[in-house]
Amino acid sequence: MRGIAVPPHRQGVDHLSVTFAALADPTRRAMLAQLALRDMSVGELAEPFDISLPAVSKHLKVLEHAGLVRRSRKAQYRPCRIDAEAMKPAVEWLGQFALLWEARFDRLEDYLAELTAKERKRGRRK
Amino acid sequence: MRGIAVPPHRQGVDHLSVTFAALADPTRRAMLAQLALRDMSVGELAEPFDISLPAVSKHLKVLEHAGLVRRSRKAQYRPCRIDAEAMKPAVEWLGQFALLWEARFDRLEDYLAELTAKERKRGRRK
DNA sequence: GTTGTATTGAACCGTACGGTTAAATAGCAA
DNA sequence: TTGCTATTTAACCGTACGGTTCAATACAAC
Repeated sequence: MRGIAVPPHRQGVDHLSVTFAALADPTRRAMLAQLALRDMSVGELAEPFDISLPAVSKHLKVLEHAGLVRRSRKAQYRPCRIDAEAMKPAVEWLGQFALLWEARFDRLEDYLAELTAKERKRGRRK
Repeated sequence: MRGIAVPPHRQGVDHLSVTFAALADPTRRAMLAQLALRDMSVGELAEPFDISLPAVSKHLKVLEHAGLVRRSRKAQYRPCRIDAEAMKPAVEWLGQFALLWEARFDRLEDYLAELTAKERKRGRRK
């Protein structure tokens, strides 16, 4: 089986990218919002959107591939269940980023403190 | 001026989608991580990556378009500064989502409580 | 001026994306 | 069996994406 075609510069596409990419579509985010409320079949899920069913099916495949949605089978239906755990890495990346960002201001404070200290020294010396 | 070509089904592409899309690339995330530490020129920023400068420039344009990066000019240099505020809507969406998700379990609890109550009633009746 | 450095623009390539329609599959119901 | 419903697959279309190379621009320095 040939797996999905992966362009050379995209080899080993990380989970984080897949997740963010899955979230980067308003339809898919709306679907996730629906599924956060309750499990739904594909048709049910598709109802609020005026796109074709195959389009919905594709979106679901993207979400599924990102691990954000799992599906079982019940008769003809393929009920979709959300897996919010899969959101975690994305949340954590943003969290880590916030940390870096805050650290920067800490350094800025240090720098300013240093400047003030020097200023004080110079003042004394003067 | 013809603005960027927007396909009909993508009209009015929301800020949230643009932000998540900008985050959906490992190179861009790495760039943001660098810029979280300190402002950097394009060349400086490009150094760790073995892609061409125009590629870096394009990534920067994506980040800039998402409001995640601002640039000024200093001589030939176009120093990049991060704007972490622009990350907020994404973080907030994830937060709102988590709320929905938790609410679901609250409802499940309610449902189970209701079931147990009924069960108790039936038990009494029997 | 000319030269050198930093950055962007233009044109191109191959794959991905989001959508469509039409046909195929899977399972229930008569 | 035949038919109905739910969903996916296949084939296609146009634009976006991430990359390239080569040329252009912007500014500094000589």
